[in-house]
Amino acid sequence: MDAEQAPVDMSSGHEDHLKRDRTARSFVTSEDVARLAGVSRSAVSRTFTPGASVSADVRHRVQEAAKTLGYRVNRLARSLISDQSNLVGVVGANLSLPFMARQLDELSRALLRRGMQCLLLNAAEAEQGITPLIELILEFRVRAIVVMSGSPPTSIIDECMANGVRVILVNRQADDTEADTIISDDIGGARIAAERLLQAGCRRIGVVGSGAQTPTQIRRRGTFVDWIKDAGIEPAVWASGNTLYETGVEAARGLLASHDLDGVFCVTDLMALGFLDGARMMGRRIPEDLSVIGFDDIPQSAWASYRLTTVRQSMSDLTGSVLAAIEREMSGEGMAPLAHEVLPVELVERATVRSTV
Amino acid sequence: MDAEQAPVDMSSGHEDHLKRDRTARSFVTSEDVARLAGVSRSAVSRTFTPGASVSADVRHRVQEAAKTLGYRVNRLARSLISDQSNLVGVVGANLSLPFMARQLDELSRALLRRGMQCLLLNAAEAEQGITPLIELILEFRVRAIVVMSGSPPTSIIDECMANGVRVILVNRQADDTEADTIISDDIGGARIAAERLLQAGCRRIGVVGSGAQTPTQIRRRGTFVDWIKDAGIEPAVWASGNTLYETGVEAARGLLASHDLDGVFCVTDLMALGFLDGARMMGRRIPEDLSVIGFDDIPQSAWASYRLTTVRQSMSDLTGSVLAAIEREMSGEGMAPLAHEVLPVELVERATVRSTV
DNA sequence: GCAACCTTTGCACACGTGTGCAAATCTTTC
DNA sequence: GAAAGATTTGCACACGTGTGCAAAGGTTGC
Repeated sequence: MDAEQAPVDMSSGHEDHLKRDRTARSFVTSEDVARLAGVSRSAVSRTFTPGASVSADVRHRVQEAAKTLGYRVNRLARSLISDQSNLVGVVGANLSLPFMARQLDELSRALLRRGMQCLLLNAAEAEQGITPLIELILEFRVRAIVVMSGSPPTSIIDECMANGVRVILVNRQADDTEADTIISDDIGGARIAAERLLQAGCRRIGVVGSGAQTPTQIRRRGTFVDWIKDAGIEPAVWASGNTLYETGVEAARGLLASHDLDGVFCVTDLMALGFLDGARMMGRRIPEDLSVIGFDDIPQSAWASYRLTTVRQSMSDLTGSVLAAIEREMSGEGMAPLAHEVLPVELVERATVRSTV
Repeated sequence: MDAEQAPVDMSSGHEDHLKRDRTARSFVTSEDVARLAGVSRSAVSRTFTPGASVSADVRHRVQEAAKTLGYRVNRLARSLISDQSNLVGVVGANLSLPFMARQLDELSRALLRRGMQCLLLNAAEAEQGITPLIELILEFRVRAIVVMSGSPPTSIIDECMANGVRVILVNRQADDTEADTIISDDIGGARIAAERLLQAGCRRIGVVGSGAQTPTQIRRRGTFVDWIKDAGIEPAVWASGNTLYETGVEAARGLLASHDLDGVFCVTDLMALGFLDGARMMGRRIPEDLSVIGFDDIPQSAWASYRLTTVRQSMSDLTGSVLAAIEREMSGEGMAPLAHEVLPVELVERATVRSTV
């Protein structure tokens, strides 16, 4: 008698009970919505999938029910089934430095506008390179990885490509691997700086870089030195410390104590601003005694205390190229061609280079 | 004859074929690892789950196989089953502004150190408030949401809490809801600034704020005005524009043209730096003619051209409190108590306030 | 050698979603 | 009004993982 009732309860009621228990302290699922709307779970799924076939009536009922229950599709499950998320991994260090901060600001905004989201990994904590960071990102089946700091080894890049994850290197060198690389024209910029100083009549010239051995640093400094030497001048070189304001101050103290320079190129605006302050502390008048050119064009360079003449990297070009590379993967079926872009730079004339006599 | 082969192939071979097809162009799964290591999939799962029971032998074999195949656990699937990811959602706008950038830098670093990752949403794109952004974050079943910009309405906060997602408001007001709020002591800081200017002998006092109606702005400006009035002085007030350097310049031009001030409090360092430059352009000597105090202590305030005396928010305190709030949720079983912290600030004396006579 | 106990292993189910396929419903055309 | 076509719907399987449960294996103590 009781055996007749029990099994029925166990088989049909058991599942219901468990479900209700879970949803009470957890999220609303599409099944809950389907039940309330009186349709199948498929209908719910299709309602939230753009381009799927649902009648207006059902769509409306589902949306109503979803609203009532506070339903949100579970991105984890959706990404699991489609084996791809709308996430883009971003690796960057020194996020507080003006140039990097602007880059991240623009990039995260652009991604959001295209319906993607930004999984941010701070490379500052990475003692053993950024490979472990990229592995963390890969665990989320991201659509692409943007590297703005550190240089990933070939092995990990290849692995990403093998899994259909695009790797985009911004201002990082890795010519021999299968990654998109997008860099500003450091060589052209350094040449412009050299030409401008020479044109201004500078003859005792110096260059300030940090001790960091990044390709960008080396390219800017090296190119500048070459051009100055071509003009028959042996430039004074500073190359130590971090890529910071303080290093610029230090460089001014060190360089100007031993050399009576009248023209200096700093490979980074941040260092240039420090250099300006350092030079002023040593009694130099800018630009009468000493002309200074920077590189990047960060917001602070336009401030009234500095008005730094500098080589501008176009932030919008940079962001645009990164996004184009990401979307190339999404649209095309097969392996989209890799980008190897070199973006043009331009000289921004302000007030730290003396006018040509 | 052929009908005999076909069904067999379809039923048993079909699945295998599909699997192999997928894994070829996709990621390695735990099943692949299990097969190579000659164990069950459970063993693989347990090998990568801290604290699970696996023999040393099996663990070794699994790790070997995983290494060979380049296996990485699928975070999406793991999070799906455990209904929680190691993600923390971060909402912020104006990421390129120095204070925000530093905050994000420290936070992302701290999160990574604790094994969490940072899902970044840029609130700049949010015309209709940050509710849609928070919804996007919720879709990833994040562990917590840190809001550094914009103020979420009560409804969405309650919904987060109901789903076990902690909402942490940094320098945002929302006293009446179930969110952790962590703010710097704006009131105390404004008082310190007022006292310091009065102590320096300033009698013709002004205050510079932006037009933004954020609680932080209002609190700092309002408190300062009250304290100055208490001293029997009617302060000049500037309150328009964005919270930017340029606004500071504009404020100096506007305020100093009509008032001959000898002491000014800027509610933000960024505006204070602009104000300094603007005041200098108008011929004021700092601090002889005019004393200036800022708020935040951004890196630029220490630069030699400014040496701004300012009220410092402790970045490490801020980050520490945010992390504590996140981890409180993880450790405790039940609903952990909400934080309503007000962090102390301190005056950093530099060179923009004249020494007491 | 056997009982008692602890550790390790595999099975099977669950998580919440997308989607191919066939059935069902609606629309159009003659 | 029926046939042909177009649209909508539900079923059922798949995605890759964690974990309770019971069986199996290993160890200890008498």
